[in-house]
Amino acid sequence: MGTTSKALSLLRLFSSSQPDIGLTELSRQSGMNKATVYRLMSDLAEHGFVEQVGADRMYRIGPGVMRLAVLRETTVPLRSIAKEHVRALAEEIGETTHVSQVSGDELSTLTYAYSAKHGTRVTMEDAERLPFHATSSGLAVLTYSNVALVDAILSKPLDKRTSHTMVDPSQIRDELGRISVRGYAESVSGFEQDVHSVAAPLFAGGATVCGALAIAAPVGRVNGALRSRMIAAVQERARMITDMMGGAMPVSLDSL
Amino acid sequence: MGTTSKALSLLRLFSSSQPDIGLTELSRQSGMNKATVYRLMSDLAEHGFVEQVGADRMYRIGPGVMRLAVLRETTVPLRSIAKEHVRALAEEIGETTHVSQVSGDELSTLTYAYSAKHGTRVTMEDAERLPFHATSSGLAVLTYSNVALVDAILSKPLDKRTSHTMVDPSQIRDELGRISVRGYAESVSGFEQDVHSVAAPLFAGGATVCGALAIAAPVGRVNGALRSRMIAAVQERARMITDMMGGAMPVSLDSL
DNA sequence: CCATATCGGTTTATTATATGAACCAATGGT
DNA sequence: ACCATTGGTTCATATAATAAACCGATATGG
Repeated sequence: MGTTSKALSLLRLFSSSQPDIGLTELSRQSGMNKATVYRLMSDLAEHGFVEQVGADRMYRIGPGVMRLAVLRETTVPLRSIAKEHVRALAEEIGETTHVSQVSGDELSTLTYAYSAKHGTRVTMEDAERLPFHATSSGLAVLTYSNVALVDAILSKPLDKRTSHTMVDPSQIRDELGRISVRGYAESVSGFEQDVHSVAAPLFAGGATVCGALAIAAPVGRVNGALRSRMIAAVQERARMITDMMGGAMPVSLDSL
Repeated sequence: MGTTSKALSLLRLFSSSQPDIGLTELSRQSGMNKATVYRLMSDLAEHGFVEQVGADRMYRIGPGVMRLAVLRETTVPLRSIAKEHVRALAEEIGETTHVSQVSGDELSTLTYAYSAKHGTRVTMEDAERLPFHATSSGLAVLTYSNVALVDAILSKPLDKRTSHTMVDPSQIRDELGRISVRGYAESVSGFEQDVHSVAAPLFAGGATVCGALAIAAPVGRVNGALRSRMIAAVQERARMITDMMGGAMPVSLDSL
């Protein structure tokens, strides 16, 4: 692995549940030598990708990423567009809604919204990485991804998050086929025990899938009527977002 | 320069006015060998920091930065906090308002807002890099920066943007002293010919300066009354933003 | 329509850079 | 007072980065 890749892979260790990481911990979790990590982090810090804070000199994501993010949003305003739709959809359906985004072989939450309608709701974590095989969003994305990505994902061992999680590659491939004809993905307790979610893919220019829009509700609340509304709404909104992004739906979805 | 730094410095070439850059152009502008740039960009692309798009394989900032940006905002929500204040302030004063952010030795625009009050207004560019010596924001930040940064900035040749731009280091140091006692910075035609701006510093935890809040108006519109309002408002709002960020004003500003 | 220039990408021997074990100094807990 | 752990540093060694030349494809222009 190249030096640059090593440096960038260190950034993957940061997450919402672990926003500050010390030098030794970074070394441990990455498996790299402490001196190596030190130098790489120094390089990253120099460019504002990380910063050190407090007396314990912990590292956290730095201000430099914000400039790039603003720049990204001016050319591909997925987050800003998604934000309003996610909010509107959460209100319309009364359940938690979110948009996730593909980046290489990762899928991560970009924005989400809760509804005040019910006391219980599905809760989200900022910038959470979602497993492709265990979430409706992941399956929706995978369905329209190139075979290289599908193979890469399904060839790795798949984490059995719950008793309902599909972990058999061939079974998942079958499911992708079904999603393709339906136009939406569904997951019942595949990611979290009590979460029922439906998702529809989002497309960028060139009809390449760039993420997914999903609604997630507690399983007990999802009756036939709500489920129908969720499915219809998520597909409708996904199409709207895709349109606003200047994206194109693949021909297979035009007829649905 | 380390390999990682080289890779990251390539990202600096991207800007609002140059969002897509080809391989050869990157090589030219960075001064690095084409093969080197190719490999570095491949590394960056692998991690989603850049992506290639279109038939001409141009590079642009990738989706990977968004995950990091969301993560950054959950720990240091400067942009989201600034957004509302910037909007409110633009409306209150009737002039263009923006918040910029320090990252290492760079200052870049994080968010801005226009006012609909007047037909003419100061316009902004997304994620624009601001020169420290020629903008009120830059001077406000520099005033509260550590000497290492001040020396680094002032030792480089200073671009004379307009006929009014201060480019003499000692003169600028004097100005920093005056800003320190006033509590705000001011720039008349220092950056753009017809722009009059005032700015106040923003602070993060540990009373370290993290950016600036500024109002910018066409010079012709800034009479004594407006100028007073701009100065008072920018200082008041800057204090509010600093408070909401959990930041602390340095003691020298407490009395103002 | 052919010659030329430019593009993104690839190869290779050469060279510079990254690496990691051991080592400090400082801090904190027992 | 001790040991464990932290962030950070050193330097001989080994590995990875580099740059010139090259390739095929795609414009450009006379």
